[in-house]
Amino acid sequence: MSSTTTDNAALLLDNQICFALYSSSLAMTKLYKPLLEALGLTYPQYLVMLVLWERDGLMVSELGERLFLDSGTLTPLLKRMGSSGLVVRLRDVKDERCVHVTLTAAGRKLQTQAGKIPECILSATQWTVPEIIAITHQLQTLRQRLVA
Amino acid sequence: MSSTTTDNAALLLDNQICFALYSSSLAMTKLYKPLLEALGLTYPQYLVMLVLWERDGLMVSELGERLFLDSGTLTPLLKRMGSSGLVVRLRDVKDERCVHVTLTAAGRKLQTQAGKIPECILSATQWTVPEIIAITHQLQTLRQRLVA
DNA sequence: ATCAATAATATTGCGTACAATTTAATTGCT
DNA sequence: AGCAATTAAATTGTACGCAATATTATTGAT
Repeated sequence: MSSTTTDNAALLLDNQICFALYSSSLAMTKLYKPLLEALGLTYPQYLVMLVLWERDGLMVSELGERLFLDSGTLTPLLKRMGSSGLVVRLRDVKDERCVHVTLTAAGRKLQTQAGKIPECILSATQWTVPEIIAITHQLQTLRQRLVA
Repeated sequence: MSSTTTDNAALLLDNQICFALYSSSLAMTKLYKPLLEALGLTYPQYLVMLVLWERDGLMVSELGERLFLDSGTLTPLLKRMGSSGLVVRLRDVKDERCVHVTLTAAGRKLQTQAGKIPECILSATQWTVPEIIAITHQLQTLRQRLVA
């Protein structure tokens, strides 16, 4: 007994949590795009700004741990953010291997303009805040298990 | 009243559903990587295979609708899959604008080897099948709302 | 039949992601 | 002090994503 398509429900695209994640993440990035263009940011650059608005002057490796990204991604990204005047990259005086990423006045100022973004996203999801919190926690749990 | 960090919980990285999505999706892709390398596939290429295993001979645009990707992404990706002998790309005889993507024997054969992958992923999530199904549906709902 | 409008891919250019390697600085062992 | 091991970034090379544009084929109105 066989079929021209598949007998294995486990391989159906719409049964894949990976694809649901992947496609909804890309859709989310597209939703942010016009909002972030107004601030001169790409989506991963926005994530860096979120981290730095919480705590400024982190090293590249600390940004990487927070965002789950490595220097291969961050170094060129941070250089572009430097070129656009949002951050400065400074070698640590005590340990020249380390680069601290610090917000400029312009970078700090962007936080105010970014304040409106979260509610735009929230409304697009059509979920309540408790619903968003619940699924966010589920995804954080998933991430934690996957990177372990 | 102000703080050196942020007063706005809405801009905290760990309160962002977008980041939970983004980082867990990247973590998922990394989990697939070694499993797919054994099949000679990248992760987006694997998604194309899932679609073609369900229904072979789709046009590039139909693959795009299914995967939420455009020709700018798919054309070079499908060329690479052609080079590695998994698919052939054929112009439609009735309408030369259309390109049908068809599995080779080698491409069809990979489905068997891929059969073990879903349970590897499932076990990494440490979730039950009903839990996976529930969150997958939530993510599909989210995607549907975001692309609307 | 002609030609403007439309449709399906393909191309270009930019910005990620990430494995693998390299470079430069620091640490720790003796 | 001297030097192997380690560490932090940076670099290299490959493969996406995607906006914008270009190319080629088809359709439709006259």
